[in-house]
Amino acid sequence: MPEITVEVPREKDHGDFATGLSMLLARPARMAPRKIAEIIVNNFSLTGTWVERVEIAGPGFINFYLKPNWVYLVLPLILDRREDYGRVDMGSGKKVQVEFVSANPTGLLHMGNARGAALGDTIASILDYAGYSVTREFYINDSGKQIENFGLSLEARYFQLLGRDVPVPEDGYHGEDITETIRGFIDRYGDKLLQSEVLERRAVLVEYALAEKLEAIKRVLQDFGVRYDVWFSERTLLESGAIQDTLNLLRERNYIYENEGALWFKASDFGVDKDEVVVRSNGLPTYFMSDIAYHRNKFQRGFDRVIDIWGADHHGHVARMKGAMTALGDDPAALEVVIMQLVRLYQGGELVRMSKRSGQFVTLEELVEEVGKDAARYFFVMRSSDSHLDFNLDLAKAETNENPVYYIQYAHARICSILRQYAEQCGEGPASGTADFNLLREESEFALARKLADFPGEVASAARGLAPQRIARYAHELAGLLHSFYNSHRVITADQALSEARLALVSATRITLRNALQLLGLDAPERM
RNA sequence: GCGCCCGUAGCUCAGGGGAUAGAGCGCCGGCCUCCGGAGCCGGAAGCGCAGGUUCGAUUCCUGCCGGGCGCACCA
Repeated sequence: MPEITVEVPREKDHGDFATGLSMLLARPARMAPRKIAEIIVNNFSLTGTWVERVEIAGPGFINFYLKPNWVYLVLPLILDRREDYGRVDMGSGKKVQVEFVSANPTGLLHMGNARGAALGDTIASILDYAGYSVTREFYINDSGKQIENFGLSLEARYFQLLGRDVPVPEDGYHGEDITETIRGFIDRYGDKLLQSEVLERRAVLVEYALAEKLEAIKRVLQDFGVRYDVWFSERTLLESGAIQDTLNLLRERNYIYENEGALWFKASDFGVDKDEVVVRSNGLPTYFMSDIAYHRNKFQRGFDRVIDIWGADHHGHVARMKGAMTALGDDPAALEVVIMQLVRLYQGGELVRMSKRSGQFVTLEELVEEVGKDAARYFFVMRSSDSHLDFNLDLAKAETNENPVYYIQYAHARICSILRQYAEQCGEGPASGTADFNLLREESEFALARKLADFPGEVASAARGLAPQRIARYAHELAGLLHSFYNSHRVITADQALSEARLALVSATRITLRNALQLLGLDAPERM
């Protein structure tokens, strides 16, 4: 006996629910699918159900047609649950951590970081809505070789601004923002570091610059609607001995060996094509080593699921990271890595070059200033993370129906306007869920309500697939149905009872739209 | 060469073991004495190629052909 599955057909002419059961039974029963379907249908009792009729169609599908008003059951539910409509209990409180952006605190946030910010924050929101207990975390790479390099660059600028000709290292940080930072430092503290011992001088400059850069990153992310629960410093792993502990554990378990003065992790034991250095011959741990200790720390904190959002250029890191987790005795399946493909900016049909070298380095800050938080977030999230993203700046800026963000927000504002009108004319707030929904007989009303009923299922799918683009699309489709309904029928009519029923319908739509927008981190404006 | 991701409408992308594959942009044609035209309605146009699994493949598997990204004692 195969599993009985019932699905919602794509085509509404095929009923509200359908099953392909008879096709699956055809072989074992040695009988034509349609014949099987007939037997099933003849033995199906409709009494006491919402099912109005059952039909056999196509190769043997059994289609169930519900009484038309069933969808309106959802309206009182939405009006009652309000901001909780759409919440589902998939996670049953399991602890999940989403780590995202984690950009080097040595510079500004670029488009890749921006996509990661929108994706990570939205995934976190969706998981929260799906019943998980979510922690948003930013890993600060404040240690290691790039910090050393950062120190050299800062020092060079410091000398330069004080009249000494010291070059910034070839592979150092050449950005204008670094010079600005040092200028600020000199304004406050003068030239006293000229006398300091070299390591001391660099340490002071790094300390100052890191704090400033990190503040800037926090501020930009906040303007982007992203708030973190935890800012985790890589340096604390070194200071607490966590890195050494983790290395010792790996060594005990025989996954570490020495070669050419460096320590290597046997990644090849876990299906990776080659081993990886964890401690360089100069004695300093690599980024990979810190990351192993960091992820071990995550599991020690009791997360049931650990989700990382990484750029495509880090995908090679996934297999060895999971290998390291296996080596440490953690469940590699509990570590999920969302790899996001690269972002390309387009303006006027032309690709906007984003290289540090050309100087046209577009930052998140500039993007938000240019197109606004809402458009930026929506565009970053409307595509699957494993698809390349062509970001059309002109479209994101357009204040017309061409822009999906305005299209959705306009639907929300439009409903608010209707509600205001109603309140003015009738002197009271919107109707409650007690309206007579039997009055809603138009096709566009039915379609709208049906879409509203889909929302919790969409949230569950989005959570299951870590796929925020599903919510983005859902919001757009829901807005479309609202606009369509609005254009063919009036909400406020001379018929009081009908008006109240329609008011309940649009109120429920407003609630659902707002909940979807909130998941995406967008505003739901009452006026535009 | 090896690994990961992607090939769906002119362009950018959703979707996904089933019955007529969706949206935006662009293109063509309609709709404002009426709750916000920042809107609506209609039209043309598509699953890279070849095998396999299956009652059924655009969806799963393999190969090929395109494209992106990795393959450091960088992160």
